[in-house]
Amino acid sequence: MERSTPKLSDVARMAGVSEATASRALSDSKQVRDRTRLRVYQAAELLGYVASGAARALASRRSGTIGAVVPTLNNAIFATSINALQQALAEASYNLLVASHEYDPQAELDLVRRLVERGVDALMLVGTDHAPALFALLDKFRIPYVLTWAIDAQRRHPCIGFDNRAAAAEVTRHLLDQGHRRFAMICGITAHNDRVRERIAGVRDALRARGLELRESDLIETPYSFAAGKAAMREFMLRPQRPTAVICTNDVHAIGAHFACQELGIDLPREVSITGFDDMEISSLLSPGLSTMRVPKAELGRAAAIYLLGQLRDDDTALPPEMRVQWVERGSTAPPPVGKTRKPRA
Amino acid sequence: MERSTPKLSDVARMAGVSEATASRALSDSKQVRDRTRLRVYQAAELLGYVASGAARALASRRSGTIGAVVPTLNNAIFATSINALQQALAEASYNLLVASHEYDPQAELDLVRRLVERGVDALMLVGTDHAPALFALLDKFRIPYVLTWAIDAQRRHPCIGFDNRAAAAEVTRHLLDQGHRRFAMICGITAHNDRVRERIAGVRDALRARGLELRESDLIETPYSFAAGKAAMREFMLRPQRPTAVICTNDVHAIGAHFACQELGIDLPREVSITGFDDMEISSLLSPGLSTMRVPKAELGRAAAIYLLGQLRDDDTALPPEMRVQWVERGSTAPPPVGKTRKPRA
DNA sequence: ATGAAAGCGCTAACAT
DNA sequence: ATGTTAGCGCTTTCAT
Repeated sequence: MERSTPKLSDVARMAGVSEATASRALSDSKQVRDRTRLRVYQAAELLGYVASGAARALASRRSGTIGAVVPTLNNAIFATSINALQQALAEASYNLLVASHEYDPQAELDLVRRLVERGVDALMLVGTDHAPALFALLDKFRIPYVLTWAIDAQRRHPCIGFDNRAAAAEVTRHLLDQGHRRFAMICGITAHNDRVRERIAGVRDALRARGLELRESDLIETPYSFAAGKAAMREFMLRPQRPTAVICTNDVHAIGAHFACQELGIDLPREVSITGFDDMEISSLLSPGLSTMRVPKAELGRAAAIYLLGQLRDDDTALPPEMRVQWVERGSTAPPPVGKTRKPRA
Repeated sequence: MERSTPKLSDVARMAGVSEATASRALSDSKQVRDRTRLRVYQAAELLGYVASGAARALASRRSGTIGAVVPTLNNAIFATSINALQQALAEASYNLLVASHEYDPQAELDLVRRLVERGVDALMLVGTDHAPALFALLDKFRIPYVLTWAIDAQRRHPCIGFDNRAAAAEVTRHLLDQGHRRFAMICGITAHNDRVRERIAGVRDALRARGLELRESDLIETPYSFAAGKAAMREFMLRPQRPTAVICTNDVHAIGAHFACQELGIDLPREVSITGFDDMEISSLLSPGLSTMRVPKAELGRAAAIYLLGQLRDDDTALPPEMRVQWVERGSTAPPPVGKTRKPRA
């Protein structure tokens, strides 16, 4: 029968050293002679010693755990980021505690509270929209954190992301330059989602700069799902006066919209253009391919890991510069049908 | 200035009770008078008290944390399961530690070791293929675990899943019944992936039962990505002797295959039938829709949570019965082109 | 380079 | 129903 699981004192005894030395040896402290360290390693190995994270955390005040709170893991977008984050953390022997709140800010606060309780050493959050109490909590416990997928306009929080507003404006400009004048938009739920709001604002910026505007009726706000994107697109396409370009705040919607066209027999991009945002793997494989703004999803996770790890090691790890997004023009965009819209002026 | 973060003794003092009582009150023990509990709550609230998970874990020998180790979070399939698992755990005030190993068994073992060190109370794994040392470790530490997405043939481990082999056989039978005789298969990497191997075996079972077999050259093994599925399908379709039905072990591949047909101008399902496995949201939206075996992804996560939580409560929660999968016939399957294949006999 | 000893902040017998 | 008292297993001064 297995004796109760070995503890550090067992390892120390077996190696013929004190607990202190055993502890140092196992945590790679420089101040242990190689021969001693080896003896300790062997003893640990032989006993199948596994340290108690709880005891270690209590004594050292570090848990070796980092938390990540995302809106959802239900689509591949955040999942990809989280996957990269976890991989990077694992290399540094850190563990990742994940939580998703399905876009409910109260749930998010609760989750963060629980993560703090669990002793996360640092935290990754998505976006800038968070309860003040959340930041207060992190401050009080001096927990390093980083906001991702966005840039905080007021620069009050460390961020790893990009300018959603500018990026969306750029998308819009590409369409404008192609001659589009009648726009519609399919966007995610804006409540508690700064990314969506910024992307909408960016579209409006670009339109306004050319003397256009987006009426409320030209904007359908709906949860992120392929089906919702498809339904929204149907609605637009069944209107007497169709838009010639439909901007989506997310590839999930755009792909849904793409399917709607297929089903309705609408020629994409001849009759209507569609743009996405984020660039999922599948977007490049549709025919026509989806024109979209590529976001470095995995890179965001990796950069968050590097930054947080840096914060935990010393302090002055600089934030990486604003991330670059990239417009990827594929087949889902083209100039609007002639006769229905004026040619572009410039 | 903020004093150093309050501890239980501060709460106790403020509430005018002993630490023990404060501890009981906060952990909802029945043996505390309501009035006392209230005083403790208020004190805790006032001080902004947040318990130390490490201390609690050390003293109680429970961490309130459950681990999940999945192959990857890069596609929506496991992500959906994990999302459901996390949601269910959160309701029970448990945290989820996730790790992905990208199909590397050594990495998996390392991750599990670290999770054990971190003190996870229970663990969710995917599939039945795991290093013996992994199970030994969980045994030694008496950590409840559950394997998911599969059923262990020897019944040596608790599983929540379904019979991949039988399910794949069923897919194949649907195709056989439609009259198909020339099959090809696109599958995920089989090494360290029992689900894939079982699904292949299921296909072979069904074929053999009708006197057919799958030659090695009719099976392309490739990583799970849309692009890989597409490439594999191209290869099959460019051969002089095309299969009339292509079975994929996963919707990701099948969707890729779908795109290949579109690009090659191959009429789906007239010229060739394609089947998937898992049923992702997007699969129903393609045209034609993808015929696939639906797997209750979120349900798997939820059931795992319920089972593990039950094990921790130590009531003898039974494992749920084998999960049901469901054949969803959509437009990507049809009888093979006439003249190229004999009619089905029965 | 190593050891002795004092906690880290909480829970869980055991009393009362 | 509440208090007293030991730890839980490790890290980390402080000595030597």
